[in-house]
Amino acid sequence: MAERTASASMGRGDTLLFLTDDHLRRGIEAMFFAYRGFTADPDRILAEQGYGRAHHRAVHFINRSPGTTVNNLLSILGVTKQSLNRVLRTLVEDGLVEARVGTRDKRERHLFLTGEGEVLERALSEAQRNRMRSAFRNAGPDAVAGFRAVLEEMMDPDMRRHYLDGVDHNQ
Amino acid sequence: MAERTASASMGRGDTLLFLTDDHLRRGIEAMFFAYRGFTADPDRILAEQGYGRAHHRAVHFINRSPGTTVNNLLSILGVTKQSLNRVLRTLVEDGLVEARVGTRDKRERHLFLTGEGEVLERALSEAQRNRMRSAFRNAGPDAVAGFRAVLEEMMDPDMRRHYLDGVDHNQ
DNA sequence: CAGTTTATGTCAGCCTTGTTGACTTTCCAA
DNA sequence: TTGGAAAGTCAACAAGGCTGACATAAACTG
Repeated sequence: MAERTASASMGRGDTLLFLTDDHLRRGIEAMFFAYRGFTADPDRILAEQGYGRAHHRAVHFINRSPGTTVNNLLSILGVTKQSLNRVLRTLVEDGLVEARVGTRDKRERHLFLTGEGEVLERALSEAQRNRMRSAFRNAGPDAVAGFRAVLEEMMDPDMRRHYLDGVDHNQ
Repeated sequence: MAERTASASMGRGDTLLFLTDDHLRRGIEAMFFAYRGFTADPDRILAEQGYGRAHHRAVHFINRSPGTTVNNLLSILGVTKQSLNRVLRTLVEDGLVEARVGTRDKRERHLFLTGEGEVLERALSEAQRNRMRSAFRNAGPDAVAGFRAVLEEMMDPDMRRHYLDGVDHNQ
């Protein structure tokens, strides 16, 4: 109520109008509904093959950083090694992921997608990119910049570091 | 590579630079990492009380639309009635939610938060709003508009309808 | 009024994916 | 050479999805 009055009066609090509880609730629901859409297409592909979201996440980050170690993947995904191990075991058994013993440190396993793994990764990421591309195109470049700015601010500092690690510094 | 060349050359394809696969992958990871942050604070509160995210979702939408029916909640949450029922049953047993038999249609149950339910809702939504507020404030109003535009475009049409239903038309 | 549809609840069983705890093997590094 | 880190494994458990079958009451329909 107070916020709406401020809105009508166009007082100096006006610049903070986007911080009212109502706007925040809208943002919360936007996250909830959008995340459902975000995962819907990959979920369908995964279900066909008897996999779940946990497999998708592993495959995604192994593809992004080929040769990453189990420990690194653990810190990115934020699950226990037992949880991740169960997923990795099925992926290795099914021939989608290869776990090579480290040369420098033989305790470490370096993870790579096999050809078959890359096929699944492409199917999953293409489905997800198609939706993201359509959303980006319809919203426009300025909206996309805002989208990324807000999401980045919403991350926990540790996760934000992992996110920024993924930046392509090669340009 | 081709995109980066285009970027440097500032050619006419420049306006679509935000649609490259690399930008889309960044958007995908932003969603993943941000959603983790988005749920982290409520998850801690819920764990303390022996509840999970499913309870949070039910409590949130009952609070948003007091008197909503089970069927309506089902279509918003997109789960089976068995899943939702398990959650609602515990919430009713614990005295956080009241299910009143409908007056017009006695088959329906209209759901309301009790005083105790409102206490939990406020704790959860305050934690989530605090993070959202901080993210919004740091990113600024234009970024917030873009954030919402992209998320809205990412929703499935059905979910988008539910999202828009939540708009406050009372201003 | 009889029959059908709708809204809800419930039981049983299954799966994925998260958890904790305990234990072993390997092997690097001080 | 010994301590500790990295990785893997086994067991047990819980939340929260799912399907299928069935029950009940109420509303609707012909």
